[in-house]
Amino acid sequence: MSYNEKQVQIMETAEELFAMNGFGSTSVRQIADKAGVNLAMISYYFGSKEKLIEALVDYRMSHVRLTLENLLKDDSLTPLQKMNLLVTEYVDRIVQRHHFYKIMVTEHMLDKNSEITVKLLKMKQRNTEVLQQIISEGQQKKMFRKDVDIVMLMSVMVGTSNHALVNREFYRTYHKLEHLSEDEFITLLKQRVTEEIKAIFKAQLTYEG
Amino acid sequence: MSYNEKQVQIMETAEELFAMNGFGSTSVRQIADKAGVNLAMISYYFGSKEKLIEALVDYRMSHVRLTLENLLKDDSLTPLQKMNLLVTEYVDRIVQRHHFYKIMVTEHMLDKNSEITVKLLKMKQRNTEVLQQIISEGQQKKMFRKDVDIVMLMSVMVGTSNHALVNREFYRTYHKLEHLSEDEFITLLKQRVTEEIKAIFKAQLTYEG
Amino acid sequence: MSYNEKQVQIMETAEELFAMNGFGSTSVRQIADKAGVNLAMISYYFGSKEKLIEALVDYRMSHVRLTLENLLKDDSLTPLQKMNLLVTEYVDRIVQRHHFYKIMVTEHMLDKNSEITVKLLKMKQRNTEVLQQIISEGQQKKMFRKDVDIVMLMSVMVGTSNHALVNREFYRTYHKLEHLSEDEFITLLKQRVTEEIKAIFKAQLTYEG
Amino acid sequence: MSYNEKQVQIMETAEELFAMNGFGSTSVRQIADKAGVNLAMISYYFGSKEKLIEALVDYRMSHVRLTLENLLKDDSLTPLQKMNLLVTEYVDRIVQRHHFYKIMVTEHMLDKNSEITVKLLKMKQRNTEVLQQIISEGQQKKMFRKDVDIVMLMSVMVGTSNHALVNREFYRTYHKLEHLSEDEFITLLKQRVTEEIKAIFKAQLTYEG
DNA sequence: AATGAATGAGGGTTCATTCAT
DNA sequence: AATGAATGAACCCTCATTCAT
Repeated sequence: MSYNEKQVQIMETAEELFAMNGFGSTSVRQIADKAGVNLAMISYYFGSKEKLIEALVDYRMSHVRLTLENLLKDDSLTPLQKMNLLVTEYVDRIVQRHHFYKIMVTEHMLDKNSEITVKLLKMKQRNTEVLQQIISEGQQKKMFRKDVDIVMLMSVMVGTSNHALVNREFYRTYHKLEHLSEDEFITLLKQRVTEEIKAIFKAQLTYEG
Repeated sequence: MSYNEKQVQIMETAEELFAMNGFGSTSVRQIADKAGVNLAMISYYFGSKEKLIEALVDYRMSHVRLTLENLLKDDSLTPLQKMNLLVTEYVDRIVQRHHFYKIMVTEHMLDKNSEITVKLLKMKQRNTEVLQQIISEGQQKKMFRKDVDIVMLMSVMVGTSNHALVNREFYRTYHKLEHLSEDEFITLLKQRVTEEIKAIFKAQLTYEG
Repeated sequence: MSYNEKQVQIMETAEELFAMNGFGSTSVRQIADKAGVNLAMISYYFGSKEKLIEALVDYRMSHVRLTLENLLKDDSLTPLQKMNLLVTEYVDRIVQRHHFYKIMVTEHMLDKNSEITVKLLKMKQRNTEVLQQIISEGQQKKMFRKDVDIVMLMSVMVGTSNHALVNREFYRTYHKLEHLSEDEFITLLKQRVTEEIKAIFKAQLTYEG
Repeated sequence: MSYNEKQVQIMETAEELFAMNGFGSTSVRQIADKAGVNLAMISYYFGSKEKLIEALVDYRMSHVRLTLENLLKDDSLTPLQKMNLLVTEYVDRIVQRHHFYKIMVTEHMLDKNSEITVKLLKMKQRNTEVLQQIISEGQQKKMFRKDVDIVMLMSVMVGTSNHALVNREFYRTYHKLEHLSEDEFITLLKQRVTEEIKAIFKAQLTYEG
């Protein structure tokens, strides 16, 4: 549960390499070299390559849980404001942790029934519950429509933002945004993706459209 | 350009395994075994594992081009109808070829500058042009809004449908659709995804919302 | 015994590649490609890679036999003149057929008891007999010394000329002969090697020194 | 630069097999088997088959340098005595290390521009310089002739001794020396080759002939 | 007579992991 | 607690050769 400096270093290096080359195409030697640690240390600390990625998932997920739950309790926000905040936070997070989310998307697609699939499923369930609660609240307050497909909405949010991020160079070229610095561009993209999803959510959830 | 029976067999087996296990975690031996062909035949026909996946991309992409262009020429359709048709066809296609599209998503994420990245880029450009033309037509006819972010719309369509497909088991469980046969369920999911994207497109493109 | 055009083409291509890369590091595919013939044709015509090199040896050796025997019969030449002529012809031959002689030297060194070793031995025996006869003639005419080590003389001739040829670029650089054309240089080198060996032979065979 | 027991074992086994079968016809599996080490160990220690032969060249060459330079400094020896000593040492060395010198001769003939070619060239240059110094000394002392072709002399020495060694069985048979033990025969051959080259050198270098 | 298709065997190399220290 | 040395297994690929046509 608690990782020392070397372990974190290994996990973060692995994260980058897995995101860049894929899990199967990344060797533990590469990771050891890039992290500047002894090859045997990876097996020593994590047991195996598979366990390493599982540890990484734990490591990254453990930081996520709290934010969402705080959101729910805040009584000063309307359900729509909560939804908007949730979108903002989600997009923020995948932009900041894009390496990790790349890996998650990739692993999600594979057929293997690993620990990771299980962890991923749990996270999805937790997230869906939060969404469910916000939406139920909105429906009780007659602000949201009755017929809302939550899972579909999540697909819109997760799918759109992931794709937009992966597709960012195409976006940049198409919209002739090469003059922006990487940071400026990412900030802009993040904004637009967030607004897009908010707009979709508003249209689908509320009566105003 | 033209592949014989054995070659197609190899490519389709590879497609399945790449989709299931990832490119890097699939060995040519696995492919050969599953396809029931001699190991050396894969190198013989395709040269290398890398070339095999490139051939697969060519093979799958070559069938796609025509449908889109025919869509454009049809004068009996309104721009919105064209958009709706395009969505329907896209979702149809990725459901039918979900193995292939899984691979494409995965490869798209990797940093490697392979032939595949190039082919993928070309396809995206072609698709964007078609979308562009339909939307321009709609704008000229005062049916569509002026400020439309095409690339963002594509991210919505591609991202949402990909994610919905990958996430299908969660969707099924959440909505308690286990009583449906696989085919029935997929048909239902396809319908809902298509309607979702159509709704989003309509809201974003037209004035009615 | 008699080879058609394609066969000769294959053998001569093989000769070049064997000389350049070594027998074991040359593949039949390389030969087929470079010779511009079908891969299967090599097995078809020669049976195997091993048989191909044997055929090459036959092919190249069959042209050699006659010249030497004519030399012996010429009564107008003194034994020393015959020796000189023999040296000239030998050096000429290995320069002209340097690819082939490279292969022979290489094969000669290997421990394998192949057909080639046998053929090579026969050629050596034939050559030694000729040398023996000339020298015996010289000894009978009191022109040559009694104590002559024929095999050692052959080692001097064969070893020196082979090495000089292989070492030719070093020779060229050391003696600053880069201004000469390849042909001019080879002619010069041939001359010098020939004179060197003649001088050694004269010193070792005759009483004058 | 410094090799452990296993590494030496591998290099010496490789040396023998390369000399017997040629580099290209020797597999790393053969080497591993014969050396009694794990297959992977060869890559582990040397990186590749190519690097293995390079390491071998370094290993064998590193022992050679000193002897020659000590020769030069000895003031009690005449230039001719130095030349004789040099011949003796050279023949000794190639007899003792005949496997290695076989490999060198073979590699020398190939067209590949490898590290080995470079190392070989450097060694030749060093050796030529030593020879040059001895001969210059002899010329200054009016003991040696002015017109001496050093590189040609080296070709005589190197070529003759190599060939004599490779041709040893023919020599043995021709001179009916089968009654000698292998050691006795080699000692005899070494003696004769050495005397032969000394005689040639004396005749070519001095005025006496 | 000649060849495209095919293959079993083996090539060199890298893999993730273990183990003695 | 940490690591250099080592390895069995598997990697992708190429080999020389065969065979149906």
